Amino acid sequence: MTPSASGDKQNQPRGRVRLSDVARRAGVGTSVASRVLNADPTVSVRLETRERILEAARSLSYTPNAFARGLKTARTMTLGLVLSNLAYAVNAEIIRGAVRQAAREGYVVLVADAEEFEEAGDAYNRLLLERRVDGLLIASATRGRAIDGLPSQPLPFVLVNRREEALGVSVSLDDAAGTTLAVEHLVALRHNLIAHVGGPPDADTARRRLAGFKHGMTAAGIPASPACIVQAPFSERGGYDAGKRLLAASPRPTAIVAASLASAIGVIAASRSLGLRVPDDVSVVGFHDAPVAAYLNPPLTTVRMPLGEMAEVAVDALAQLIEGISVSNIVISTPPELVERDSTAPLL
Amino acid sequence: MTPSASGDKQNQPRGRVRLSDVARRAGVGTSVASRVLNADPTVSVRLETRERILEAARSLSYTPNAFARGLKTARTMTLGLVLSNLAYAVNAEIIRGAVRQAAREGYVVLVADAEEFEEAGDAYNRLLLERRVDGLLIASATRGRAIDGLPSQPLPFVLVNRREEALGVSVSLDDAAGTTLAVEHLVALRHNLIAHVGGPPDADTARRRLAGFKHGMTAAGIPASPACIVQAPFSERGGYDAGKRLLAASPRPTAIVAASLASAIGVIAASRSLGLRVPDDVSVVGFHDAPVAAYLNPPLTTVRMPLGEMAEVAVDALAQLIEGISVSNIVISTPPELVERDSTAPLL
DNA sequence: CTGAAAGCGCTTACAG
DNA sequence: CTGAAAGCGCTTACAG
Repeated sequence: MTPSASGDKQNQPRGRVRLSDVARRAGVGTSVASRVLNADPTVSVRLETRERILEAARSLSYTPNAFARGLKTARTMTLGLVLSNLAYAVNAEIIRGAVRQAAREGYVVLVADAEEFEEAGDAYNRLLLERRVDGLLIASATRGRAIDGLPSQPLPFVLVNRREEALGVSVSLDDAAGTTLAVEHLVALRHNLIAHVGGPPDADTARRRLAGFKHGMTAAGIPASPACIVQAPFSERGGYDAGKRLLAASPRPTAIVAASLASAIGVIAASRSLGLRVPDDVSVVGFHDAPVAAYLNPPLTTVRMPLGEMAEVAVDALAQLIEGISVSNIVISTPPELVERDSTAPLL
Repeated sequence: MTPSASGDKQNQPRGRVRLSDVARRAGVGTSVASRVLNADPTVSVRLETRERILEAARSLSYTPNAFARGLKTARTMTLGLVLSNLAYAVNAEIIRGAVRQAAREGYVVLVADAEEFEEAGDAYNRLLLERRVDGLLIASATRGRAIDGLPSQPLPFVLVNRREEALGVSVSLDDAAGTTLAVEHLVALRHNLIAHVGGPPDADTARRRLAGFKHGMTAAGIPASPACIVQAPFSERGGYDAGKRLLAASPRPTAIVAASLASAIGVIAASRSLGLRVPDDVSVVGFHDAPVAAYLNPPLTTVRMPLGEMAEVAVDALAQLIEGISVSNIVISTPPELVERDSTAPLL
């Protein structure tokens, strides 16, 4: 029977077994128990004793109290990951990459939605700033109070998919290369009236994608007039509105490079609402890939970026920072990849 | 200058200011400091003293150490939310509902992907079972080791969007009413060859949606032959494969009720690949709604379920459990809503 | 090889 | 009205 009659109804509030319980059961002191349970290499106990301790822990279902341990070690072995919008399929790749690499380094990751992070204010400050995480990975494209206040907090953090040297260490993608690749694809298809549905101007990723677009156009000798560039939120709705605007112009663009997956979906919807067929009347290229892209009508041609790799590298950088090692900004150089599907076709 | 020369380079490892620092700076003992900082109603200090303490905390940017506090109070004021697939847009509504209600009750929520939860095994056990959260909200449709092991853990939890009385307290939707509504919509449109792309048989939500489908069919006097029901994963791919199978049959169904949003997208893609037009040749109804549904080609008719409300109710239930109050299973009775878009049309 | 003891930073009766 | 002190459950030098 466990101490203090732990009851057994429905969902029992909390566990009671402490290190001292397993030590007692195994007939040793708490120090040895702690050491063998943590596989401390400096401890040397008889195999038999070790077995007894392990067995005691097992039979009592002992799990150490993270608070007590964290209080003592001042390390939580958990990393916080703040994302812009948990619902966007594209973020799944970042989450997976981060979790994978974190696990390799012994960390666990906590995911938070940036909006909650900002809105819930107090609650999230409590969570993330009270040393419950050893560091933060910020993958939010938009800024806000809580995030801007980070540099003044004594908490290591790295910006993921952002490049804001002033704010802190950042790990980013070569976004420009991505949109340039999209333009090149379209140019190879003989398009010469190419428009861009960019992201919000305050997102640095959007600025780089725009720059890459312009660069691609210039390189192809096509003028990128301001009229063929519109900035919009990274959402279906944003792409829809921008697409309508662009497609109503004359001359009408024959191809559009969208700055996100969601806005590409919006652009296709806009084309349809205008009675235009994709790719017959307009070719559309999206940015980033996710399973849904292949099942759209038409299946979407996109630029696939090394999102997972970026997340892994960011975890490494953060781990370094936590160890007190200083790290510098990183741009992932793995080249973007064009995933050709049916939303792009040669200009007739 | 802060004690122990806290340095000031790049991202400073960790904060140093403790309660005793603010107490000293304010010229009081730590007990009063703790009490006024926590707005303890039983403390009575001069307004002036209170101000001094608050000011000291502010100027030192004091944030309490969550571990020390958690160790003392045995409460973390955080709830874990385990989801099947963070990338599915539909989950965003659950996350938002949970975060909103949790904030009202003073909790913060930690989101974890069920796959990570299962795979990362050790890491997540560490995270979630070491009393770092006061309770768990499990919104994963599929089971696994970690989740099946939960009932034996001394950690309160509630199942969200599931109904498995044997496992623990669950809060679920009236899924059957949802698919029945979809069938009724189709029947009103004069369809009489209606098929169902169900979810995986091991998901209880899928079983209920299937039951609701059959119920709707029976009520309309239409036989629901086994041939018009296929079970598939809740994914685009799952819907695609199932849709192809169903649409190749003869007689060919004139309408399909999909058990998820992703599988509805797959069904539309399958129709297209077979040269069938939606809704002219086949009507398609999805289950659950998300922004992307409105921008699909064609915009998808779906059944919108009270996901947010379910999450809120689940948070309440969990909070009760944590307080030691026993709670029973809940089925959200708010009726599902049919969101008519263009993927369904009357049978000619 | 093993145990007693200090201390991580809080909160909270308890005593002035 | 305010402070000294115990104790939450660990880990880790340190001493045997």
